[in-house]
Order: sequence, then structure tokens, then C-alpha cells
Amino acid sequence: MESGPYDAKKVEDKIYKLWEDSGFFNPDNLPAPSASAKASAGRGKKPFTIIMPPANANGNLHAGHGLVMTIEDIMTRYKRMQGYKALWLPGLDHAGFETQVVYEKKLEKEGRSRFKMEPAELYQEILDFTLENKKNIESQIKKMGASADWSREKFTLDPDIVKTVYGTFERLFNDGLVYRGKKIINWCVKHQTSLSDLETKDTERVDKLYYLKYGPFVIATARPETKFGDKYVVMHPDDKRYAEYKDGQKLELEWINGPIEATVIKDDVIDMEFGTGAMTITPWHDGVDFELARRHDLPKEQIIDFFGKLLPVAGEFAGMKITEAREKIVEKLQSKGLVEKIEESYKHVVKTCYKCDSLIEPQVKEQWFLKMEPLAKPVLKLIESGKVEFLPEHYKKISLHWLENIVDWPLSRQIVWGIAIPAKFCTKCDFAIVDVEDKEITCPKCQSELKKDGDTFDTWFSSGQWPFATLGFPDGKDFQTFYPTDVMETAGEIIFFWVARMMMLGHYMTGELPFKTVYLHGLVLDAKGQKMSKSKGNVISPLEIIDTYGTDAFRIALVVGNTPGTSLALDVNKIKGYKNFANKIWNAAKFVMMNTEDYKAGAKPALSADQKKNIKELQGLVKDMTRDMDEFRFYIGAEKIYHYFWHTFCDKIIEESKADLADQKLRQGAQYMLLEILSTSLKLLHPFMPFITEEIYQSLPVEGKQACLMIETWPK
RNA sequence: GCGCGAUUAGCUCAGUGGUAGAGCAUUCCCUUGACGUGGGAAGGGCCGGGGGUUCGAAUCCCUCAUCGCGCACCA
Repeated sequence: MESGPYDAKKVEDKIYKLWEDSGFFNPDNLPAPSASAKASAGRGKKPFTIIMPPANANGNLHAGHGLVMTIEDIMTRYKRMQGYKALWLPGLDHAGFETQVVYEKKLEKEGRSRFKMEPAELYQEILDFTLENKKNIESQIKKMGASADWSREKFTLDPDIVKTVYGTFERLFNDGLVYRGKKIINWCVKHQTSLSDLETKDTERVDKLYYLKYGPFVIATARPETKFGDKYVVMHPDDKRYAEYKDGQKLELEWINGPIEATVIKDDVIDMEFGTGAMTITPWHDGVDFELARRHDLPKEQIIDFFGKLLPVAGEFAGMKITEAREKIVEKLQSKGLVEKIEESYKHVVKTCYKCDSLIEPQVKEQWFLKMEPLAKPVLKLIESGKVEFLPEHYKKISLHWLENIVDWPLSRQIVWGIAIPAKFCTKCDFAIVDVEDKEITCPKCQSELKKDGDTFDTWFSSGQWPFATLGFPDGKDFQTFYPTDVMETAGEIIFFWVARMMMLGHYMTGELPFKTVYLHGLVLDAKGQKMSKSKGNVISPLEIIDTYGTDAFRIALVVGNTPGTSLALDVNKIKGYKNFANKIWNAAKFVMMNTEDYKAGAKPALSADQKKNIKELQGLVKDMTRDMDEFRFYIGAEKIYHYFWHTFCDKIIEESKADLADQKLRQGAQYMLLEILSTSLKLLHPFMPFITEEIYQSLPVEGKQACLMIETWPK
């Protein structure tokens, strides 16, 4: 060991290489567990599997990734040391929409636009960008010390993954679960694609509420620019104010661009308390209206195009952006005497795109949808019967609630960056077929020409199949060995996006839930508990932290006191504290080595009562910590070994051993005890701080050492 | 509107029925041979309020308050 303080930079890359060269990241290369370990644990070579959440290959590793890599590496290293055939399968995600958004920003900066590019050209550019970032992220994951099996690495666009995704789509289609529907979807005008409900967020806004005269009625609306096509006026059947008007009654009235014929509809979705209790409907641009029109079999007409501009139905306003049109339309209505009043500050909530904050324009569009209820039902039962464990537990209720109220999932995205939907439509009769082999040319119904679907899948459709797709479903050897996996560890934020869908798609395809335990971590926030963001300038970059404090310090700082599901306020002072701890470990090891140069490994020397007591105390810690690790309480296990190592081993045991070492009768016992405690502590610390513990282990003068600490047996 | 969390030392958080804990921060002392990235000591909390169950409550139940989040509605 070198003198001076611990220098992570000199150690980490070297040690990572040692591990990679050892081949032990690959569970197939792990040595059979020693007879004693096997007997005591009774586990033999049972597999333990974690599938890494595929990291988005569109930027650098952030602190959240750091946490994922740390927690999953801790689990993997712990199980590996316990003799399990531990597989941690790494992966990267093309991250469809997310990556396209990142790339579009880049294009914007360069003064370019995706809309001026050929799709194939855009795809190629994003592919190059993604592959470049993929390499980058991979090396950054390695920097975190991830003991993942890189020989099994998967990318969401790998041909075998795409094949699996297509197979799933085809099966869903054949089972009648995937259907093509002309339904209302969330349309992002900026990104020119539809989005699922999960990809939108609610934003509170203060707008004007206009009270407009609509024949004998007054209707309240915040969006007068959508009202051109409104030919139906709806009220509650029990509303006494409108008792004289009958369902289906027709009325002639003056509207924005002239006289129209309107029809009265009675429906009990109407809230009599709101506005005047009467409203007109715009089925093409409003979910509730769409549903109402469907129930009453009313026609739907598009008013706003996909770029947010008014269509010819708006007459003189056609071609105008809705934002400019609104005031002008109101002016016209006022001049016609059709405005009763304007409420100035109407507080309401609007849907916005979760990426660009622009207003979502509901549109009716032909899309592929996935029927969710039949997929959710069996999973609901399995969750209820406790077939999957949630950490923290309350995510169970949250998942059940979501699954019970699930809505169909729009799968189509109008972006190039993604897995193409393997479907075709008839150019004449619009009949849709799934054509995975890409060989159908004519419509099976009318023999007309078929056209390829130009859309791509929602990226979560492919990542939702990740656990079984990565393992080579249906007949790969790994699938037989490692599926279902043990733990799914990911961010609580994506419980619906990802975890719930993996359970549904996994169960549908394989008949089994894809994992037994769901461990959900919270957000990594800055020291003040604020969300990290570039604009706030409070982003903690893992790479800079690693450079300054070392990976081990970063890792344990991420874990101590971080209970599952709870956000973590990450303070550099905390990391600094653990850097000091790394140094403490280094120096304690140095002390032990300096004082055991003449130690003769072999027969166990006689120990004094104090020496025995110290070893016994350590065994108590081992027992405690093993239970903490088994129950996923890494936050407390890490703290225990930290506290023990520093304040018991260093402050008390080492100090007291100095006298023993000077006494020839006690020296051998002291040496034995120090080495025993040090080597056991290194094992206990290894999952949290793999680099420094491995580095010390490599020069430890003990018998029966393994090639590396990584495959040592977890103490008993 | 419904639901889910949180509320414990200055800060960040552990602790689910048995005499309040950790880390950081603070104060004082120590130029001791592994380490000053260190050592020793100290101060600091009616565990959000109220009520209940219990021999005993930070912990279980009810209720209120504040903060955060999710879902639904939103003409």
C-alpha cells in the first residue's frame, strides 16, 4: 500500500479493469461457492437477477442515474458474495420522444428544423447522436463501479429486441387487444405528435371566461375560437331553467359567421352549477365533448389543424393561430351583440406537454391503441395477493388505484425516432393489418394498394417488455435461467410509465410477473431540497463529484439515510464526509498491515478475553447487517458499518490494540484479531464502497484469498 | 372532490409499543507515531396541535393544521 492519503484516482480505473478482466460480472464465470458457504446458506448457485433500467442514451449521467447504479450494484454485489449466480443486465434506451426532443433542441440551436428534413435523414442523424451518447453513458456507468455483465448488454433498437416487440404487437393484435381507433388524443403542436395522458401535465392558468349568447341560451367558454362548429347545445335533463327545451329540439340562431341550426341535447354529465348550466360542444377538440358526441352519435368536425391554426370552417378567421384569433373572434361577437359578459380572472387547469410546456390541443386522430383493462385485471389480482413486493409499501396502493382506473394506451407517435410500427393500411378502404414480415402488398379486403404506417411506437411500449425481451424470450437460455427476475429497482416517478406496464406486458407474454420485488427510489435533490435543473444552476454532476471525492464516497453518500421512495437532499458536504471516511479506511488498513508484516498465517493464535470480545461484537454486526441487507435496508446497513468501522474499530479496538501489539505474549492474538476485523469489515463495506475495499483486499496478508474481494463470501 | 405521503436536535434524515438516535453543523480541549481528511469531550428535541387505546405511545386509533405528490373534474 502506498503512503499518504487515499487517492481514488489512482485506484478506481485500475480496479474496474481488474474486475472486468476477471470475467466475474458474467454469472456464468462465477466460481462454485465454497462448500461452507453453500452449506450455510443452502443456496448453491441459484440465480439472482436485476435488469438495469435502460438509461436514456441522449446525454450525460446525472445524479439520479448515480443512485440507480449504486443501489443496484449494492444488491448485485451483496448477492454475488452470498454465492448467488448474480446477473445485473445493463441496457440503454433509444428513448424515442425524449431523445427526439433533445435532438430537436440541438437542431434549433443550429438554426435547423426537423420539419425541413427528410425522415430518413433525421433518423440517421439521431441514430449517430444516440450511438455516440451510448458509448459515453456506458463509460460513465462503469465509472460508478457498476458490476454489470456487459457481455449481455442490450439496446432497445437491437434487432432481437425489435423482433420481440413486433411479436408482442402481433400477438396483442391477434388477441384483439391492439386496435386502430379514431379517438381523441393529446396533440402537442410544437412536437407534432400525439402523447399519452402520462406525457402531459396539468398547469394552472388564469384566463377569461366568456359568456356568449347562443340563441335563447347563454353559454360560458374559455375557448371561443373552437366554437365555430358548435351545433349542439347541452344541458342537464333535470335543469328546471331549461325545462321548456326538449331533447332533440332544433333552433335557428345567429352565430359567429351567420345563422345556424342548433340542436338541444340533454345529458346528465352537465354540471348545473357551472356557468349557466348550458354548454355547446366541440367533439373534435375536447375529451368530454368527444365522449358526449359518441354517446349521442353526433357528427364531429375539425376546427383547428395540427399546427394550431383555424380551418376554413372559421370563415374569415381561417389560417389564423388560435391565440391571435381569440380576441378578434370575441370582437366580432361583441359587434354582433352576442357577448353577455366576460369574467376576467377565471382560474382553471390546462393540459400541457410535459417536455415543452406548450398547450396540448386535443385532436381526433386515427391511432393504434392498446386495450388495457384485460391486461390490468390479472396483474391487479397478483398484486392484491402479494405476489410482488413493493418498497416502499404504499406504492402498492398507488399501483392498484391506477390499474383499477386504467384507460387505453395510445401507442402511435408521429416521430421518426423510434421503432416503426409494423402495420399497413389500405389506401382505399383504410383497412389496417399488422405486417411484421413486411411482405403484404395488397389489401386483403379490397385488393387495393397498401401503405405503410409511418408512425413509431411510444418508447414505453418497447421498454415495457424489457425484462423478458433482454433475456431472449421465448426460448433463450437466459430466459429459462433468469426469468422472472428478482428486483426491479427504478425511480418512483415512473411507476405508471414503466413499472405497471412491465407487469402487464410481462404477465401477458410470459404468464408470470417479470419481477418479485419493486424497489422505488426517490429523486436526488440539491442540498436545499430543490429539484436539480440546468436553469437553476444547482446540478450536481456525478462525474465532477467522482473526480473530486472518488466514486466510493459518492456511492455511500447516496445510500446512507436514503430510504426507498423518499427524495434525497444531496449535499457535497455529505460526500466530503465520506471521502474522509475512505481515507479513514485507508489509514486503518495501513496501520493493520504495518503491524502484521511479521504475522504468520496458519494456526489461530490464543486470544485474550478482550480480543475475543471484539470479534464477538463484530459477529453481532454481521448478523444485524445481513438482516438489513436482506430486507433492502441499505440506508441503515451502510450507516452501521460506517459507524462500527470508524468509532468502534478505529477509535477503540485499534487504539487498545497498540498495547497488545507491544506485548509479545498478546501480539499474535492482536494481529489475528485486527486482520479478522479488517477483512470482515472490508467485505461488509464492499457493496457500498467497492473500489477502496478491493484495493486493500488485494494486499491483505490473509490465507485462502479469492482472486478478488468481489467474489469473496459474505461473512456469516 | 378522492387518494397517498410527510411533519423527530440548527440542517438532512433514521427510528412502528418499553428510559429519544445518526451524520453534518456548533462549543471546548488535544502539534499522542495509521489517519489533523485526525482524537477526546460538551451543548442541543414537551418526536406538528388536540383527543383516545394501553401499565406504558415518536410508534396504534380518531381529529385538526401545515407542506408535498398523485388521480379525477375543469363548458
